[in-house]
Amino acid sequence: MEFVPDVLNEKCGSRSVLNHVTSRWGGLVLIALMDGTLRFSALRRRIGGVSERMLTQSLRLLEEDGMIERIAHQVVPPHVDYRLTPMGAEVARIVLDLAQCIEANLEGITRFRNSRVEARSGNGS
Amino acid sequence: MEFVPDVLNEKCGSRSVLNHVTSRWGGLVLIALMDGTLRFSALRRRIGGVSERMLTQSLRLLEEDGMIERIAHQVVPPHVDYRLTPMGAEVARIVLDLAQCIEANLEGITRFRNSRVEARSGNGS
DNA sequence: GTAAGTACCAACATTTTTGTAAGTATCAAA
DNA sequence: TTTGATACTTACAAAAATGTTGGTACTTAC
Repeated sequence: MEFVPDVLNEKCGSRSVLNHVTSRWGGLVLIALMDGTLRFSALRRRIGGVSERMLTQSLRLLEEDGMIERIAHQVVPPHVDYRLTPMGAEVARIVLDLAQCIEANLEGITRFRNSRVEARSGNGS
Repeated sequence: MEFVPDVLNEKCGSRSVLNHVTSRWGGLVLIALMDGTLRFSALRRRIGGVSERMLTQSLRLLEEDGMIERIAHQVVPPHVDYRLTPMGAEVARIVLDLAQCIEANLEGITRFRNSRVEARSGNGS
């Protein structure tokens, strides 16, 4: 009677949400917002390499999933704030864990990669 | 003097590794391998929707990063096993946490999404 | 008056990702 | 003997992601 979500199942709705939070920019947006509320431009400067378009799109998707909240002040020039919802904060924490785990292992990973390419060119047998 | 990795920095090498483990299939491969060693076909059946091509590609990338190990038995018909490395297991655990966090919130997310689209069509003011 | 900042959107172009179909060599079951 | 399983690879095609450019309407600083 109970429906148990399962990402390994193709039809499971969790797939799309997971794709949003693990998309190229989605996860970085969540991490960047962990420090607190940020407005659009500040967010963009914070995340190296995002284009306006991609940032907007990522923010919309995360907003639709209830991960972040958009607060538009009705002033001119425009002023819009973004912040994590409680659920967004929960998810962001895990994404940050993931990023930090990778950062901690980065040196080892880089060495490992290099040792493999050297092994390839080193012996032609 | 110390180099501190930072995903928010465009040039940081952690970006590519993060992209591999959070790619459409990369994360699911890691999760699927948490139960233990699996061979190619079993892995494919386990992960709903992967094509052979994408599974191969994801496995290669994760192997290059040292997340999984490929063990090819020299027999015919071919027999190849895949399993997590210690680092891969560490990363997989966090990816699973992320998936489970989303699965746990899925019902709420779905309701939230629906309430938004209803709100859009409900009032034309 | 000119330039820059604000938070976007839309059209279009490009790049990347992902999928599909076919082929490889061998063995075992029907 | 045809079929299916094994673990892939390659070429090609389609789809999705991402980038680029230009525009909006207004304000402030120079």
